[in-house]
Parts: sequence; C-alpha cells; structure tokens
Amino acid sequence: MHLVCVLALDNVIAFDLATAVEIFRRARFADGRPSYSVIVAGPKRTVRSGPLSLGVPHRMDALAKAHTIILPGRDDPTAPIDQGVLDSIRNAHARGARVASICVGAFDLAATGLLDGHSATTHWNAAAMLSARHPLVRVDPSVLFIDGGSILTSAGAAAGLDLCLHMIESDFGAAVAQDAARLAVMPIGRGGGQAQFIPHPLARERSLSLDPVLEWISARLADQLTLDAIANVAQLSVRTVTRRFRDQLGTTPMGWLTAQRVRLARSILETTDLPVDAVATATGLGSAANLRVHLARETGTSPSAYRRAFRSSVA
DNA sequence: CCTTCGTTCCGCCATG
DNA sequence: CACATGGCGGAACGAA
Repeated sequence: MHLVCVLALDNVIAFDLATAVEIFRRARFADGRPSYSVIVAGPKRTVRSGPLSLGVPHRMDALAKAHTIILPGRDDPTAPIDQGVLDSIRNAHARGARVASICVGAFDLAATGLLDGHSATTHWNAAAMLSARHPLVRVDPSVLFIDGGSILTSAGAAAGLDLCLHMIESDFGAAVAQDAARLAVMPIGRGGGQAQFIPHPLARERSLSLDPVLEWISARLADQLTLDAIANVAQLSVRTVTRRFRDQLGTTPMGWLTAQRVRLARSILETTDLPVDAVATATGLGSAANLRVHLARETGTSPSAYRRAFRSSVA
C-alpha cells in the first residue's frame, strides 16, 4: 500500500500536519478499503506544537519506506534543522519518494536543496523571506500549489488540502479524490496550480461570490454551456464574470468548465465501462477526439490507458 | 497537419 | 478619488 509519512519536527504547525494526516487517512477506494497507510515520523519521540504535545511513533528511518513524504510548516520556518533530517529527506527523494511541503514547510524543503532551480510556492506572507534565503528557488507566491512531479509545494494551510487532494487524484483517480473531498466538505473545484491569493480575503460577501454560479455549472456539465448563459445565471455581464473568474479562481470561465468536465470524465472512466464516446457526451466534452485531447493535457495518457491503470489499481 | 470560422479572453476606456 | 462595472474590438483560442 502507498505509504505516506508526515514529518513532525519540533514546533510543527498542527494544522498543516493534521491536514495531511486526516485527508490521506480517510481516503478510500470504492470498495471501502483505505487508499493510504499514514504514519508520523520525526527524530524525537515527542514534539511541541503550540499548546499541544504530540507523540511521534516513528523515527527517521521510516522515511526509507515512504512513497510520499509530507513536510508541514514549523512556527519558525527558519529555525535550524538537524543535518540528519535533511539527509533522510534527500535520500528518500533520491530513492524515488515524492516530497510535498505545506505552507512554510517549503523552507525545510528548500533547506534540503531539492528546490534549487525549481519553482515553488509557500504562504504568501513568507514568500519574500523564502526567496531571500534561497535565491536559487523560483518562488511564485500567487499560486495555490505547484506540482513539480516528485517535488510539490503548497501555499497556506488550506492550500495544503488542495495539494493533498491533487496527489490523491493523481495516485488513485478523480473518484477517490472526489470522495475524500466530500468527506472533508471541501469543494474540489480549485484544481491545477491556478487559483490565486485573493486580494480582499473576507471583504467579499456572498453577493460577490461565484460559488452559486460554480454550483449551477457543475450541475449541468453535460449541457452545451456558453459564456453568455453563465453570465446570465450570474446576473452579470460577460466582461464581469470573466473578471471574477480571473480574480477568484485564477482561470477563465470556459477554462474552469473544461477542467470540471475532464474531472468528471476521469471519474466515469475509472468507475464504469462506458464507451469513450458516451463518456464524452455525458461530460459535455462532445466527442471522443476532444476528450482525448483534454485528458492527454491533464494526465498525459489516452482514455483506455487511463482506464486500465485505475481499473487494475482499484480491483 | 492545416484552415476556417465562431467563441472566448482581456486591455482599454467611459460610466456610475 | 477609489472602485466596480460593462461595452468595444482585436487577438487568441478551439472545435470541426
């Protein structure tokens, strides 16, 4: 089984750590079997975490078996780390493990040198500091998360959830991820590395929220939706809806719509034997050819290959 | 692979 | 003045 190892160093941010632990621990296949085995490891048997004290059952040698290693943030992201810890992370990565950081956990990831020359993100408030301390890392504070294949980074705590769901989706498909998202009562809509920091966080009232519109769209993916129709439902001009999508989701209306359609298509491919053409119709992607293009763009594979990969892993 | 043609996106600017 | 809106037009996109 896929082993997820969450690192617990002293003064770990409980929210980051718990996000990863809970979301992976609860992910299930359709038949109810857990998708991951989750352990927490660190050099010390006990760590402080704000007002909490956490027992850490596994030592660093546990990283040697992990398929995925999660680095949560620490209260002081610049506090020194034991070389042995950094070595363990580097070795695990060299061995083929996937390493992902949440929030300011990116500082620890950067300390290993694994981020040098690569793009990374972190909490927007710490982005400048990360960049200053690690000039070789290309810091992008505007995105929710960055998937660099074997190295992933995410922004603030909530974005860590997005990243975890993203990993679940690439490991076991859209259906399993969708299910995990539902358990967390988390809308899986903000995929990609696209969504941005919103300039006016809480000032945006319900009246300015796109949520109802997104819900409306999600319910009719199979229909032939136009930008005009969406603007109409939103009671806004085409120009303004487009702008809202940019500001709030970092994408365009049709771009978001297509992403949802592909997600749905993946889910159907994973769980049924419906012909590709029928899947294309059911998701509003129109034709098998079109579905092929979009699926390849997101996953790099064909519908049949995608289906085969997930059918075997679930069955 | 290329072309065609309707759709979509976004900078710019006037308006409230 | 700050800010959000929405129309316009050209560029870019994408489906067939």
